[in-house]
Amino acid sequence: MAELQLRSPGRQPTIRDVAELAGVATSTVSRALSNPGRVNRVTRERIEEAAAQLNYIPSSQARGLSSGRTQTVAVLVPDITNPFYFDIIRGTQHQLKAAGYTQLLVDTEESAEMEADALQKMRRSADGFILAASRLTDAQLAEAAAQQPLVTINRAPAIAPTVVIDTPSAIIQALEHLVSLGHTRICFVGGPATSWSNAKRWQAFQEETAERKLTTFSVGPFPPKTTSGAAAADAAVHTGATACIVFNDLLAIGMLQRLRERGIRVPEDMSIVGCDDIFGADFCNPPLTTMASPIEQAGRVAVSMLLSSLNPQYGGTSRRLAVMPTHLTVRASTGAAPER
Amino acid sequence: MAELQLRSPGRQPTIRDVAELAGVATSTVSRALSNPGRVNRVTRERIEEAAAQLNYIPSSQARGLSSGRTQTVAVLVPDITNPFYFDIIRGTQHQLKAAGYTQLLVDTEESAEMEADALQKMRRSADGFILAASRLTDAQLAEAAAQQPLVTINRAPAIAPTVVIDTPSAIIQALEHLVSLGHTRICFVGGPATSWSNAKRWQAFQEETAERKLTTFSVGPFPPKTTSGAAAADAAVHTGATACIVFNDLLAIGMLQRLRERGIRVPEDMSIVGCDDIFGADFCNPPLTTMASPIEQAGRVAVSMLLSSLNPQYGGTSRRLAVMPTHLTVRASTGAAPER
DNA sequence: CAATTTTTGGCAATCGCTTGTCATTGTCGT
DNA sequence: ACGACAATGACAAGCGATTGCCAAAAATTG
Repeated sequence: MAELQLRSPGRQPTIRDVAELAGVATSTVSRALSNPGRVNRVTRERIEEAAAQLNYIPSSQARGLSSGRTQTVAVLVPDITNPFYFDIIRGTQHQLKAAGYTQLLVDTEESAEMEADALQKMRRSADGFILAASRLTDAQLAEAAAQQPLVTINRAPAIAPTVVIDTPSAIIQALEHLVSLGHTRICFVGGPATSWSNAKRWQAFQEETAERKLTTFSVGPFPPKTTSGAAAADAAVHTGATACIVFNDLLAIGMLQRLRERGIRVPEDMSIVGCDDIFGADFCNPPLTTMASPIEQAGRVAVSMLLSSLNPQYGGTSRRLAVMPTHLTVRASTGAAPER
Repeated sequence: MAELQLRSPGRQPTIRDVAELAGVATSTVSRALSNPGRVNRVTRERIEEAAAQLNYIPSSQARGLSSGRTQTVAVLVPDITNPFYFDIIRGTQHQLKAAGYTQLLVDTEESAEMEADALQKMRRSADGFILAASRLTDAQLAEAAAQQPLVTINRAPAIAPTVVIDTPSAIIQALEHLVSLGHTRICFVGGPATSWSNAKRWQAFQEETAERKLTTFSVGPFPPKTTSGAAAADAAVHTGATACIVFNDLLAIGMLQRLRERGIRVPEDMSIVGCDDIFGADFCNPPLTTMASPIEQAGRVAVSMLLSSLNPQYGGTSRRLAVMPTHLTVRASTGAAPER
């Protein structure tokens, strides 16, 4: 009777139960399950059958403890409710799942501190990190990258492997588009000061306007939310610009709403170009001209880069930089410059 | 020299290092950190200081292995890119984090199979589950609930503890609103057949239209995506209805786009009421009349319910049902019925 | 057919922590 | 001042896997 009690019925089956049922040692079960080549085919099949019969699922805890790998990757995003990140998240999720990894999603709430904190707290529980639009300083990032494998998205490639979405080149396309519509007073509406993308976009904007001998206007920084759109719109209007290139779609959509409230017609009185082509950009009013890119793919690529550095054997010369192309999607929020 | 080599410098500090530095046994460190009352205050402070000095982070793996608890809750949603779930996710994330839990987010891609699968695969690695808009059958759900602690969102309360968003009552408000605008031919545009919410909404719709002696129209089921909106719009128009109550906002927004394409004016020719008040409902064209509710709070409440069943000591009589209120938010997509 | 190499599978240590048990110490009541 | 009791901290046994090492068996070779 005592023996029967030893293994209480509600218990989860362990590798030992499987080994017993299959008549082999636990080490063999372990190998059969995670290192198929190492075990005879018939033995393996017997083990697999036993495992299936017991409905055995290995404990990731125990596995992680002894192997040192958790098969988990943490994905840090500044704002989980910003649609821009949905596609990234979906991309990473897909790719990680396909590789047998678990995704740990963390919302860092646009805070560098929370980001650094999460990086510390989770260094034991994740094999690697993907930082989307990190708000860390270069120094912080370098420190983090030295401690653990990590891939960034939209960040300078010098510090860590990165996937950048080539919005600067799209800025040029956008400017060209606006200039061709007759605009000469074009305003850049800036996003978060700590955002690397924002800096790059602003830089591209400055260079290109200088090139074209246009006066350079800018307002900002603004938090990348629709609710900041009102302030952004008012500031932009005040510059006297007839067109805006906006840090991202969220902000642009907020501006659209405010301009409508104020009776400023888009695009008749003011043209607006957003960035990212997020969910909503196609059905807002008017539909937003914006810079689109394969964001989901950016997430996928980031995962590939991370995994290939995590598992060097699977090779794939681990690149340090991937650039995602971008193109301008023209909708109804841009039009000819108003007559002066 | 050998001793120095034993602890390689790049290693993560363990509880043993802390114990050594503080001059106590590992068990004492463990207790000091996770069971404060069990250890003298000065000892505890010494330990905490040592831990801080070493930058010690306990391994969640090891902790989970020996304690049997993972401090992790898995949140399963049918579609991670559906904005409806953002707020749920954010709510659960907040509440879980506050309680020291980690959230594991899983996208089940609207598939009952993937859902059941995730539930199985993760039963070892999560202490509990939150199923948002589960697509499981009652039987599957009951089985899952028997195996592990779980809370559902928008699901029949009989099977497992649940948080329901009271959209059926909002359906009544919506009908009242439409009737007051003179509509008599009102069509219900259905969502996924396996969705419990959809069934409840449809039921409420039927009962209420019967009550008011209105003809009951319906079309569907449609997948809850904007891309299904075109088919839904065409079908709804074909019924001859002058107003639609749509399963959710995603679908409703898709319909809005299609109606616009076809030159059917909203609300002059057709009124549309959505459901959930998701991101985008306020800035689509025209802004959508919809049924709003505190969705983020629903996520929070679900977590509370789950945690109180996980940690009975923290008490809080664990309710089996929480109902979130809903109200109609009238925007521009509803208007007076057209003259016949 | 003996000698050698390759496969295969078992033993047992180990990962880092929790926790039941127990010995030690200090505090009280009488 | 002595025994009872509470408070504190140490010991050591796991938790469920992985993996280095080794021996037995099988396959290959000369």
